[in-house]
Amino acid sequence: MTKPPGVDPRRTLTLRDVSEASGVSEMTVSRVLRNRGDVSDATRERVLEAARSLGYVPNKIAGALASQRVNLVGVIIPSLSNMVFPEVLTGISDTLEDTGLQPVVGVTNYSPEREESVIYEMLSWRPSGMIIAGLEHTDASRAMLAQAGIPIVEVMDIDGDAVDSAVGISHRRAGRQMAEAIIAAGYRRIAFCGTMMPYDHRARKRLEGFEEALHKAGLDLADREYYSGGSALLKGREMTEAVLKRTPDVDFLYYSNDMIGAGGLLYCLAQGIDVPGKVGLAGFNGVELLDGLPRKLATMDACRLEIGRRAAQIIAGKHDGVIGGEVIELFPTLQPGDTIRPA
Amino acid sequence: MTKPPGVDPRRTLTLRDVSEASGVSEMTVSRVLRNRGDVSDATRERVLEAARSLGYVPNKIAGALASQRVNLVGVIIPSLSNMVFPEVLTGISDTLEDTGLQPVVGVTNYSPEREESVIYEMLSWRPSGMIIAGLEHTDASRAMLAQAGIPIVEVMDIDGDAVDSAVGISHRRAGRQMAEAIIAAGYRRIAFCGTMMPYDHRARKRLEGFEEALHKAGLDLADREYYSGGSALLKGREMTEAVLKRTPDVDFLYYSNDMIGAGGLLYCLAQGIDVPGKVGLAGFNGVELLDGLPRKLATMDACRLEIGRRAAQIIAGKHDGVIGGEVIELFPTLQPGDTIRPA
DNA sequence: ACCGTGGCTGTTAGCGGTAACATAGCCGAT
DNA sequence: ATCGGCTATGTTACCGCTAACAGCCACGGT
Repeated sequence: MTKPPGVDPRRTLTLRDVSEASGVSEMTVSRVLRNRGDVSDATRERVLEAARSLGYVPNKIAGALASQRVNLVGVIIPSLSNMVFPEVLTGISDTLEDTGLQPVVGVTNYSPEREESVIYEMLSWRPSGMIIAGLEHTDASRAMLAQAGIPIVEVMDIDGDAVDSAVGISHRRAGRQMAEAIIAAGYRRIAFCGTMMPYDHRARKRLEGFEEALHKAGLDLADREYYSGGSALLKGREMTEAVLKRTPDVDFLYYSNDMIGAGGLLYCLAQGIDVPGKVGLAGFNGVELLDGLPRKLATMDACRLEIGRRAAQIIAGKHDGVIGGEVIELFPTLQPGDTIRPA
Repeated sequence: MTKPPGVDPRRTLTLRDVSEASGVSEMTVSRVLRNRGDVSDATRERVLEAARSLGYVPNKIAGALASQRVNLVGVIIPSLSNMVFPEVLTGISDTLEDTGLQPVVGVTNYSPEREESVIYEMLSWRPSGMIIAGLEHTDASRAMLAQAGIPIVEVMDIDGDAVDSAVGISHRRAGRQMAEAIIAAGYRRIAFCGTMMPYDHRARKRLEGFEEALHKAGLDLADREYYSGGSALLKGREMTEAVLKRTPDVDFLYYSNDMIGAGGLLYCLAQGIDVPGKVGLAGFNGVELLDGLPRKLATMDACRLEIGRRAAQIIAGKHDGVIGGEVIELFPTLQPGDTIRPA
């Protein structure tokens, strides 16, 4: 707020203004505005009328300081352009809606340092809880979260140690499951296309699980291709072309996300490649977008909405009594679509 | 923050704790932590060390109350799942980055009532400025914004009256331009597919401008189809099919956004329809996604990043001296892609 | 008449910082 | 020695609101 110097005619209003306008004490006004304590109907009406006509907006900063209560929940995610995170957010908002709590979003761009500063910044507003994507954080970040004395929920992933609570799926297991399904369908020359971002730990874990299952079946990745930045759909197309040119006998492409998978699918269809006969395809996430493609890409739904909901419930539940951390594992379902041939 | 009753060993820290640990006054600690005023290097070191080892996180609530200064900028948008808004946000964050200001996002889900309450909630935290999508708000919303005594920037649209400042494009003009290009290319049986949301004012204005230009050329929409909810890509496909079946002589489809346009494009290609020979297509927004499609959809870029940047600059600029509102019009460029036949 | 009780309103003392104004050294100039 | 002018630090008075407690009044029971 800019602080206009000197006497300004429309100085920002305080409780006192409303109290004077309605002829009661500030305390009574405060009670009316918060619906707390007993106030006679007559007084209540008078106060509300005064507040309305003045256009009074309470100052939560002062309120929060006095009451030691902040109705905010910090939500920290790596990116907004990934589609995945907005959906988690939706789950969170929906659930928080009727608890009086309000989500406040921070974005890290997949940078641990940035995450650290976002955490610091958020904690300095003393939120009632914190929801944060992933289990990998700097030591300083973990320390801050642990010290904060508020419920912390790490979401999306459960392959690792949580500071407090966690809600998510096992990406390692998800990768493994997909590999098993692919092998069971008879594919043998399997390649991977995915993001290069060194900090996309979940994609990394999926690939680890995936390779683990391949090895168990005596197989190895036939090829791999990484990208970063740019239009995911286009990158999927390009990577697919690159892999198929370089390793023509590849019979399956596993993508680290649905968007590049969709690009790959469009490429194959345009090239007249028999999908899933000659080449099978699979992605990860279960994004809505896929419904509009000419053929349905095999994928695994990451339970994003449900993750958001559960996380919010944990925060809302601990609102009063702080209990110890709990870990909730959700189980994604494999959606074979039309791009894995029936086993 | 939950308030644990009684004596708890790890009560949340205050300046006093740091001041005691480092043997100086609270004021000096405050100065060190904010890099303000003169403090000797020795003291500074001692204080920082104490703060670090205690894990002290300042309480911005108290700080803001005392200083009457809040480094937050409220950003209110209709939705996060639209791709468009996250991009505006990116422009805002990037620009705010080095101003010490921090964006705080609120989502309205295209509901004016919800918008009203989000505005109220945000203003109650006394932000330094507010960026809000669109020019259409309830009377109460406009009143609150006008009264707040902070810079307000309405973004995306400039066809209407702003409360304070505005940055955006003229959607009416954009619609008109597209219509003119389509007519110039020789198309005559032109249909529209778009969102039904009664509160997507910008889509509405585009259509108005579009029809206006058609009328000027003695034409009328040959058909129209609306949708709401669901996978946009899929809806685009379905709507396109519906229109082409119902009005087989349609030779152009104008979509209210790129996502449904992409769906339509995929449908036409799958049906073997000659694009842009028999049927031309155009969308709106210039989303990155389009780069990955088999053929490039005609579209108009909505200058989203730039809008975010400019809006943030206005807020940051007025940080000290509050000046009157300014309106900045940006001009989208028409990208003909491969789906309008050359004139 | 007396007291307890419950409904309504007011008073007081902070919440944890910071602005603004002291204050205490210490230096060189006078 | 005195003084002005620094620099480094401390003191005081809030910021706008709410928790906790204190009144006050009408009312019913005894």
